[in-house]
Amino acid sequence: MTAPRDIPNDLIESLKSLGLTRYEALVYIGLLRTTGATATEVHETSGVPRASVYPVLDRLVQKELVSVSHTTPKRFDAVPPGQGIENLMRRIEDDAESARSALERLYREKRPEARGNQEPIWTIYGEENIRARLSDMFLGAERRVEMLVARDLLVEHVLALLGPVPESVQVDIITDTWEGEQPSRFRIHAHPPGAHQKPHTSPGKGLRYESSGIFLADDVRALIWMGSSGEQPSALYSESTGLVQFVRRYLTSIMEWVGATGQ
Amino acid sequence: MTAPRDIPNDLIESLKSLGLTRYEALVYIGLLRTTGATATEVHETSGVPRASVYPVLDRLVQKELVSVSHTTPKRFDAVPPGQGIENLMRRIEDDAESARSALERLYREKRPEARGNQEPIWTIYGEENIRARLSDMFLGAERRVEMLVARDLLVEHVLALLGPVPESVQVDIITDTWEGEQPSRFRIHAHPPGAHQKPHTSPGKGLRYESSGIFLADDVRALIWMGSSGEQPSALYSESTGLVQFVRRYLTSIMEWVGATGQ
DNA sequence: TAAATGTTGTTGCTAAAATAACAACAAGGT
DNA sequence: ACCTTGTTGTTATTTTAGCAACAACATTTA
Repeated sequence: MTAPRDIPNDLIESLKSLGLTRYEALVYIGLLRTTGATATEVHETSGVPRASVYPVLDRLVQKELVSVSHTTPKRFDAVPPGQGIENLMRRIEDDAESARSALERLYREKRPEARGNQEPIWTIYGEENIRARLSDMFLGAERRVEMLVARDLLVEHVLALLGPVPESVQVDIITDTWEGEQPSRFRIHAHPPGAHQKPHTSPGKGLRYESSGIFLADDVRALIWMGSSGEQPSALYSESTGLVQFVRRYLTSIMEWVGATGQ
Repeated sequence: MTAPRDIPNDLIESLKSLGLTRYEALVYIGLLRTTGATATEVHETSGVPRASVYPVLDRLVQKELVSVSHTTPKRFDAVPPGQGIENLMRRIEDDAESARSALERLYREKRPEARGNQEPIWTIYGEENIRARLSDMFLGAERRVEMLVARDLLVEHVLALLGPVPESVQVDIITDTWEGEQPSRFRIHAHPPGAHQKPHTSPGKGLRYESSGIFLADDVRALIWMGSSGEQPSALYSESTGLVQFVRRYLTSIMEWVGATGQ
């Protein structure tokens, strides 16, 4: 490679993920620093071989990132970055939309496929995905939702998901501290911090105190949120009787401990 | 390739432009039609070689498109399409944003670089880019804006850009027909259809009657909008005295023809 | 219980496709 | 005669795809 000399590599990677090749990225960047450059000048400022510059410029014009003059020799000019990125994103969003609708179609054809006995335990990665599953759990609950959850996690992510839960569902929340009024909607039990954290782990280590939680819906679906220090969070989700019963017992003993009027 | 048998190719291309490889797309699609498939089942439904399925699944998990069970053998499940696409788009938008800000920084460093004499003639592709340039023209005008423009182009694209033009700038518009009230803001001259279209071209051919226009600001900047039949529109823009004077003369004679109280 | 068989997950190597890099040259302009 | 632009064809390099072989288990069969 001739000239990513002063160009940060992750900028090029970002542009690649917007659908450009390395050459296209280099040429566009080079073009942004000049005005009305000839192909040869583009070659010089971008470090891309002169012969390669022509097809690359053609593609960039096609992608609405550069404009061409009608002079001879041709002169090239970059569309301003804001506009250019927007042009790229428009294409990508179109693709995303058409992919999404095609995939939804396929997805609906999936037979519900009752996977009888032995329910597996799923690992879910990424905050978004965990929240989506948690929201499903809450919405699907018919009688009762129970949770043991660190306060920051509760206020940052969980409370917002509890809005749509119907009145008929009893919601018990155990958390470490609670300041302010008791929301009439749920039953919140404060709980001395540290007591319920990491039954198996020593407190001082890498696992963060915050961002973990245990959720149970109707005694049939359980989710364990594990916010592994700074990294992408992950969660276990299961409808298997094994894990559900474990969680059931765990919650029950905590409930007794904090003196909640349990089930 | 073993099995893009019933999978539309442009779906795969769309997914590729969202950052997936062909294999990743095939596996994700295959996974959408099953529930809790083992790696071997994934291999069967996707047509991807069994040995390749493992690294591909790893990457998909990393990209938050699939979740894994903790059973042995591992079972895989697709994140629903809507959620999945959203997860992909989030990454891309992050890249877009960081690229945009990095590029803006570079862009600002560009020396204005007075390219003295001989102004070139630019070709601009894409509706968005043309509109942006046109808007610049209007906003930069200090005394007068004149245009000869097909009615559909006028109402679809141009009128909206004229809003911010200050009162002190005189705006003359020549178009083919005009129904309804005369906007007090501009001077609109109706003009028998066909008479001003394509001076060099016979009317019956491929060039569409609609979607062309000529714009002149302050006698120094000219833009010619060419809406080539159904395709991506393009435009010429210039500040060169040559093109500007051509446009000036052209507009003047049309003005006289329609009996406008010209300059 | 031991042998045969099967499946899962891994590793390493080869093939094909997409990108990148270069050499050479025709056409024009000076 | 010389230089620059724009084009073409050919050869690396990198990324992606495809395959074969195998260790680790688990299941069946004798």
